[in-house]
Amino acid sequence: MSFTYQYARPALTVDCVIFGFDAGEHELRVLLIQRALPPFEGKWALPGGFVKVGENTDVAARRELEEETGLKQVYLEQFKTFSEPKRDPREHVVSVAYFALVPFLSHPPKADTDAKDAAWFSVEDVPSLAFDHKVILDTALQRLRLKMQHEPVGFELLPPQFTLTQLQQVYEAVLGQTLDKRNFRKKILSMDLLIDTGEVQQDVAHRAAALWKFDARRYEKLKKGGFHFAL
Amino acid sequence: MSFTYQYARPALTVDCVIFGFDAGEHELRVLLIQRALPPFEGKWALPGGFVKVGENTDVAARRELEEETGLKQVYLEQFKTFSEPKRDPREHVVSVAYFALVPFLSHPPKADTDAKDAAWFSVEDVPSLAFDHKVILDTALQRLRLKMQHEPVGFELLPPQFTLTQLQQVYEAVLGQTLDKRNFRKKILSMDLLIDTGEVQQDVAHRAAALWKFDARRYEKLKKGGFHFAL
DNA sequence: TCAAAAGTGTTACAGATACACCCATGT
DNA sequence: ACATGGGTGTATCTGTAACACTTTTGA
Repeated sequence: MSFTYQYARPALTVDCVIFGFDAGEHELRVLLIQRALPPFEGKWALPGGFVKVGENTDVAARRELEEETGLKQVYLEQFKTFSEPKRDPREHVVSVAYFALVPFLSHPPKADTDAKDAAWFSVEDVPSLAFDHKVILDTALQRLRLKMQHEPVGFELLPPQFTLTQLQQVYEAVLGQTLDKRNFRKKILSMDLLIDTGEVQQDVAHRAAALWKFDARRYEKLKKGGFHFAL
Repeated sequence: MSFTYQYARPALTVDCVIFGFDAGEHELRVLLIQRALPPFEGKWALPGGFVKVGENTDVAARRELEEETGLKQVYLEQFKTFSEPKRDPREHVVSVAYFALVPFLSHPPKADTDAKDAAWFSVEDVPSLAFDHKVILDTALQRLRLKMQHEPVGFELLPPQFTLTQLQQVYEAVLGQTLDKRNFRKKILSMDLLIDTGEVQQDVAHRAAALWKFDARRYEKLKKGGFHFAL
């Protein structure tokens, strides 16, 4: 094998900011693991791992994500590469960071082999993190807020079928502001991106809300026609 | 030195998509170099180079940028990392891509040591490019369009003092649509981000237009107050 | 005086905001 | 019957879009 560059190279990793929405607390949460190995043994950190030669970073990120959550089909987006030489005390490690949106309920965290423990934390109240993971998390949050206002990704934090109130609560939690119920529903429904499944909520002690699902095919069609999702 | 990871690692590079605005042709342009070495010897490509251990990618990108343009103080933003194993025929090379906005006139391209030649191409009419650089360029363009609609970066493609018509032409070239003169001026001026320098265009064969400059301090202040630039 | 681009206001329309009550269901 | 959240309409306001002529200057 011929080499392009014979000098020392930085190591390459991926890190995943895994977001979930706690419908009970109306709170955006992030999945963290407690490190089982040095450096930062015992500290909380974002799940991540090394990129193998011959594997692209999307694949690497999805591998890490599946190890933590057991899920394959989740929303995942690369958002920034962090490359400060001192971010890892051992040597120069460059990390490609991703954020994922997962339906919270279906993912009781369980510790992986590399981790002592895994748990969901409110994004408003995260413990001290290993490496530069606090910076990565803050950047991810910023990107998520922007993203949610310009692309219909709110549903990714909910089960496939959801109520309009749940969807509104997702937006309120992520954007950090309350929204007017009637205006929210008007706007969302006027975009024609949601399908009424005909089914309703079960086991609630009041009038059951209608369940909706996101119409991905329709969104793709609208986008091609120049449609722009907003808030 | 202790190593985090003893296995083979991908190589790491940066690539720069350098945008300029040709005021004569009202055209957005990109600076390309013609490769002096294999692979893809003689092909046009984005300027770029390897990231050294101990150097972050912003520094590496700025180094490449300065080699090509001779300029230090330009707008530069990381936008995506490309990591397909086959993107470089020699081995797995991961590239962190940046886009730069430079005032076109002040940068007559001159070939670097690594390049046979360097030249500005209209983004509407680029030659066949080495590696996956066409994909990188297309992604950069998409990001630039988004960016220009949400942040005041249009000026970065112009000299420090510019006319409102020039600014409008930048937006028209980047967004690929014509804009109404009166509405454009009304909107831009109402944001209170431009300062009238009191000077006017020189050496034009008609009424000289006023020269304006961007008020970066004011923009920072407004942003803190929750202001959102749009279009 | 002509050519070329600079500069300027008003009206119409659409989308955003603000706001309060009745309805359905389970206990 | 009551408690809980589900679901709905209208009036106002604000910002966007459409649109054409006069002014300045140099050649």
